[in-house]
Amino acid sequence: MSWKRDKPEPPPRGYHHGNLKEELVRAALGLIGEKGPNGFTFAEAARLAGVSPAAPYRHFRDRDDLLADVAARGFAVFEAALARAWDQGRPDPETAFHRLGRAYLTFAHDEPAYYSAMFEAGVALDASPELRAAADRAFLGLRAASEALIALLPAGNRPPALMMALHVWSMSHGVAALFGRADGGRRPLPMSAAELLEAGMLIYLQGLGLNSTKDASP
Amino acid sequence: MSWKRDKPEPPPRGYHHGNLKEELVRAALGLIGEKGPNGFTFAEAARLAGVSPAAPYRHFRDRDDLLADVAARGFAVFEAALARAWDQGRPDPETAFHRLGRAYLTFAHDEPAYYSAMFEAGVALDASPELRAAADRAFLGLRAASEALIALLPAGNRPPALMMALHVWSMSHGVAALFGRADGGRRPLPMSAAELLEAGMLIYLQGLGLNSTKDASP
DNA sequence: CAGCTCATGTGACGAGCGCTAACATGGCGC
DNA sequence: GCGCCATGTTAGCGCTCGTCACATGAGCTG
Repeated sequence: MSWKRDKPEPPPRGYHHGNLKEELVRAALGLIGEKGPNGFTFAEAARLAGVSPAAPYRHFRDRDDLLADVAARGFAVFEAALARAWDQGRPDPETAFHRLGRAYLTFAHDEPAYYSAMFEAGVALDASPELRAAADRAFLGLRAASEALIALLPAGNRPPALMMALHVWSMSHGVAALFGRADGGRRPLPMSAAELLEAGMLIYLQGLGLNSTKDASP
Repeated sequence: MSWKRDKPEPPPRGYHHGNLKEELVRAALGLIGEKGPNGFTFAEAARLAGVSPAAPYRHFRDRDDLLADVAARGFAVFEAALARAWDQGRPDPETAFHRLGRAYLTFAHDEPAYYSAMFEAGVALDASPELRAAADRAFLGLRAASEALIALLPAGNRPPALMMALHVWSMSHGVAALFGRADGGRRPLPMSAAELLEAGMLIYLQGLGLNSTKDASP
């Protein structure tokens, strides 16, 4: 049905690709997104990028190395999304904090490929220094938000900010991992994952003594 | 160093193995435990069991089918461990509840192979009816515990037990997945995963209005 | 502009795995 | 004692990972 072309778009290129590395990462993201982190295949990414199966090895030591690179980029995007949601705690820390929680789930929901590479692909955090650094930066954002919230408490009973950040991350990740995906494999819920996390966070903050008196319902 | 035997134990068997299915599951558990759910290989499990690489297909449709079977057994063990820890809420629901949380992490820590198969191997919950049923039974245990705790609250402000159970599971899974393994890939913490979860749960219960006044420190 | 060099891409290959098909064995019910 | 069929075996296809030796041409150098 197509004249002169049977493949959609091999924009004519010479022997050298130009920026194969970027294209491989994009291909990997697409594959992880549609077939899960295990279905992803080094050879297929090469095929998508229009190069021979051996070419990727010029840019990544092996399959795990590519996965680690994708995960690191994911953490960078993640950190940016969280920082944008937190917005330095404006207009007030409680409001900003709830935005943060929603942003976490939004990321997990809208970028399943990144989220899979980051948390479900079995990539060790120290697979590369860049990955470790990217993950640390993302966590630091959460920790800063926790500190701002804790500062609202009377000086007597302030929990450690690190611990609070770990709690927030744990609950967010738990909700996202167990109920945050629409991939059909999981349990049907009477509420959305976002509502579940929001309610959980409200209860947790209440337990800390942060009476978020402003009603957060829409 | 060994006389008359170079392989540890092929207890002489005839053409038929006897209970290959069980042996395959045990082999799979061992492999998942030492090489992660991705490193696990159908062929290698067959080798461990001392049969040809095609034999396992007489007992499991494919690799995922075996994984689902392992996960289902894991949920059964898991449910039993939780039930034992909860012990019908004795001597009182708060104490039993903290035992429950510790049991969750103990399971994740002591049975990493089961836990991986259940939550990290990417097995869809409805891969088999048995798996779905086993997972449901385990969750029902958590839900029953939540109900018992909620019953302690004044009738006015009782949250839905289902929601509370989901919160508990989410936080537990989050802590276990992010910090519960000693596999070196994760973040070093100033406290143990068990302490982290215990503190988080105390804060959460406090937020619900459950003043667990009895000090839970050792 | 000529020539060199080295990063990048290619083709061929070995090993290992998932899974299927056709064949072998022997435990168990008749 | 016989024969069936569940359970095992061997052979083989198609695929992936990862490594070779080799080809190409982009960009520096003079």
